[in-house]
Amino acid sequence: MAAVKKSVSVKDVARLAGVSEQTVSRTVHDSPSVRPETKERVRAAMRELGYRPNFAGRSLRRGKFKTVGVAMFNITGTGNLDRMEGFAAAADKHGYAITLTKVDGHPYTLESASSRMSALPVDGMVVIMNRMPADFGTFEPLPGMQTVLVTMLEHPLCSTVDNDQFDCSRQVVEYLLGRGHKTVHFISCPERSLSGMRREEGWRETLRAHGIEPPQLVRGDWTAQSGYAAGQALADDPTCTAIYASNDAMAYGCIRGLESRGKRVPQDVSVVGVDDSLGDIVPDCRLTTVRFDNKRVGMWAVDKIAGAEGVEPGVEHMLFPGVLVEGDTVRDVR
Amino acid sequence: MAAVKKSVSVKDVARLAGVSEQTVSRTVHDSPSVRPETKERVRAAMRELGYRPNFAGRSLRRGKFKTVGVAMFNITGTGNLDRMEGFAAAADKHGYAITLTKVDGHPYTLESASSRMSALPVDGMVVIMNRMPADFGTFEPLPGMQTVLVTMLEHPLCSTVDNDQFDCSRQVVEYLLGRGHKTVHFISCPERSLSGMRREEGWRETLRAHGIEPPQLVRGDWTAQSGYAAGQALADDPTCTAIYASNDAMAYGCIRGLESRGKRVPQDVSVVGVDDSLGDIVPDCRLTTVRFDNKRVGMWAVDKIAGAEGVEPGVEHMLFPGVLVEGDTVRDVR
DNA sequence: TTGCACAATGGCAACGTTAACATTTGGGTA
DNA sequence: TACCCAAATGTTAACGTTGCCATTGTGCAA
Repeated sequence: MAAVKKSVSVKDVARLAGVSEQTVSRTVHDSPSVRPETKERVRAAMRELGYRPNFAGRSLRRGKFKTVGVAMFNITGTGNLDRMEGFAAAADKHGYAITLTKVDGHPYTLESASSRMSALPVDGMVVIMNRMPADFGTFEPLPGMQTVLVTMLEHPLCSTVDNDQFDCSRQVVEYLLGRGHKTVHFISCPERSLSGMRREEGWRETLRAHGIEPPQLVRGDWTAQSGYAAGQALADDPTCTAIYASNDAMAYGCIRGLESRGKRVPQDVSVVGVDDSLGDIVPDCRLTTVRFDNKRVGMWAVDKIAGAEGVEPGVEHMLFPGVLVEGDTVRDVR
Repeated sequence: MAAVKKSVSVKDVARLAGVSEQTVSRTVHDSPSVRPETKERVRAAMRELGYRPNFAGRSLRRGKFKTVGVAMFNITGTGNLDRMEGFAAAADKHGYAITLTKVDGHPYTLESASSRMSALPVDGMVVIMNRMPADFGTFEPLPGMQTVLVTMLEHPLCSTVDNDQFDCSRQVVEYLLGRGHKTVHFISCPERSLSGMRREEGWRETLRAHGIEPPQLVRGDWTAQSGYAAGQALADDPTCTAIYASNDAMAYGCIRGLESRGKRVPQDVSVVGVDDSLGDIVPDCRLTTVRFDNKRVGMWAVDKIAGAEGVEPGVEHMLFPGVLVEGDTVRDVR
């Protein structure tokens, strides 16, 4: 078996089928102006030679790649898998592909993501932001490269999309107040997290909007251990009847911490988390939490690029609210 | 501000800089045979026009895309994020990009993954297998498209790489036997999981190799709930002093199930999991488990493709062993 | 028979880049 | 001065595809 020296082109197929290159091209695109029997002959030739259309030639001719680039600073991050599911689903829908790139976070700038993408075969790009890039205010997307940022911050030149973390806290706080709690304690996250800070703002402002001065928050670090410590600390606070934790791991840790101090959940204290990430990992706890649809966020981002064939697309900002999922960790105290 | 009509090409840059197209190309590639001052002039022109090299033209000329395609049937799967981290890292190292595609699993065949990739700008492809594809035995990779499968099964025509699930069970069983346990009970997973079945085989065969007839296994479904039930069931079995669960969620569930029946871990029963996925989610449990390096698996797969510039690469099969991480859930009974 | 419409196919050029080869320039040596 | 060498730059062609326009063939109405 001789090695395949070079890829077969329309020219080779045309020669074998005894037609012109153009007819081969038309057959590939299933044009109605090729006789069925000719088509069949061409297709037979394609099969025999193992012809596959060359992407480079095609996009050079078309000036389009039918591909969306995704730039990530951190690939391993909560919700990234679901977002990718969304990217892939939306891309699929439009006949697009996804090109994934890890961007070095030093410096953490949109510019570095953008220049990384600029030489790749993409028609537009999505950047997943976890922190605040140094050049957020000054960044300009590459001309002709539609850019969508996954973040809650609004950008003047790029469309943005994310989960609504502020509204998430509003939902949780109002849910707890609605069930009779006089205030809501909060276990926060490290201060450099953008989404975490919005959650904190939402908690604080919603309480104020109800005329309640927010109590001292307990700072956590996303881990169950920190939630455990927070739970132990809050167990001794008689005013604490409801706790809202920035994520489910801390919420679960908090529950165990409370238990270790003789407090029962939800009988003595109610606990709510965020992320709906405990699912199948913890056996005995149906945590009340907020579920985000990261897949939808991902789909929106890619839709924005792949859905805008040719038309000059405007800058748009989209926030998707989470859904509060009731578990067994909140008690009605009315 | 006039809209950018068409992309700027070397021709435009050459005209503005007053040099030939070739000199522009040479400047882009930082060839030493261009005078520094000429280079600077060309670069200035590039900046002014916002020139970005066109990927299509480039790969058409080169016959290479410098891109590896990744086909997944399920994007949301344990370890996929780490694998992608590995794909991206290895691609980066070689100056490659990653193109991600979700393949419809109906039918679940390598052929469908392959044909999906065939029209994309990729030099090789990686397929992540979760189940047994219908055409595993008969599949032939596309000519000229180096194909790597992420699976434990060896394929005659494609390189393969994965974690060594068999060895993982061997390690766990021998570790527990080494600490004095007379046998090891097993909580399995659904039967359609390839890696899960290898874990089961490893458990069974290692026990037999030590002259121990494997006890009746308890079938789980990956969830902590099923582990909880298994723990309760095994709590009444006086021969059960050590339990090996197919994943950490079931192991944790099992611990809680045992506790609910008055058994303490590790004092009464030792428990070992697999995956090291509990990390920051559970506060009060340092589970003994096996950690896999999925990033390394991903890197190996992409290295195999991107690292083989031009040379005809042979078919190779690689299994990476996991590392047993000692926690606080195993007791020495010697 | 001629003319005409329409279906089917072919020829050509261009997309942007770069390898291979060709040409010019400047400086040094015999 | 004539010559040669190397450095610097230019010219040409080709990669594979497809839009545009030209050409050929076929059937039908005038």
